[in-house]
Amino acid sequence: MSNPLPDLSRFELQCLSKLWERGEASVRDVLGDLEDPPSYSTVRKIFERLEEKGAVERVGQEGKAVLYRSLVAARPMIRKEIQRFLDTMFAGSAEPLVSHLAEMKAVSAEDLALLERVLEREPRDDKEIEAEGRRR
Amino acid sequence: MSNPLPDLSRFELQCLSKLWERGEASVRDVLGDLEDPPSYSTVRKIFERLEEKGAVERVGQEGKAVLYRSLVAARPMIRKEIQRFLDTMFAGSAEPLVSHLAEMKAVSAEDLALLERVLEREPRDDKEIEAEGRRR
DNA sequence: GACATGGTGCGACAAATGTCGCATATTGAT
DNA sequence: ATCAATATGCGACATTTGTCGCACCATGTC
Repeated sequence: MSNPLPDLSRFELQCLSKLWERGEASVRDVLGDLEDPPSYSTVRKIFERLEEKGAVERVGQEGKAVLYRSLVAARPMIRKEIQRFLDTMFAGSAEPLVSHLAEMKAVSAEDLALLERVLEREPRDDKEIEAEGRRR
Repeated sequence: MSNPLPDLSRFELQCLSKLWERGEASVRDVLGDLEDPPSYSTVRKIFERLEEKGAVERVGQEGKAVLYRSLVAARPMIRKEIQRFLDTMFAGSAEPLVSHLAEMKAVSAEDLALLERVLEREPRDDKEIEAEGRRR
């Protein structure tokens, strides 16, 4: 592959995720997407660093503003971060996270349904999941 | 209430979570629980800071080593961190996280069952989740 | 009581982070 | 062409983090 997934700070990660959503965007666009927006200069600097780290590249202009595009695939990056979170908070296991998520009511019935569907479709080669005694 | 939940770094969070697991522990105990252990001094310093931030307190000695105990409840802290993660990566929603978790195979059938139990088997009304254009 | 062992208390850093301000350059409009 | 509005390019910080090393002290051992 290409780059071993850059190490980004929380803020850099947040800005990058906005880029993933928009496909490509200017500093101002992202600034606008931020819930608690800092100064323009601050976001500017973040993109500067994101560029240094090879996480984004410039793709043309929109008026006088530069448009950026992410160079890191969302999927792998997100997973890496999830794993890091899991390692930091739960010694690596996801179960505690799922429990909290459920108790936090952050997961809706729909999410659960999605989860089930994905789990069913996936060619789960796991060997201990024979106990299919699950719903449906 | 008491303290508005201290702001901790990833490493501090990791050490604190080890404390939650053990109830109380010495610096060496936690050092031993770390997957990729830094120097003793480093963990020492973390506890020093954790103490400054009011996140832990000393509770007696074990031989010559001080025993620490967490002063922040795991539950609230964990949720706060989950929320922060959600805000950083998914603009606050949990659904994307759940999907990734599922696809990462990080969630087992057991976890799912647990989730269902917690959610009290909400009647799943699947409708817009068909075009899952995914293989298998 | 004298020691060896291992912990604590500090001080020191380098790098990473989050934040700006400002001089200059660029654009679009008149 | 001239101007006003705005981006960009940098430099500058104050903190926070992750990491140690080391002098000094406390404990358990003999």
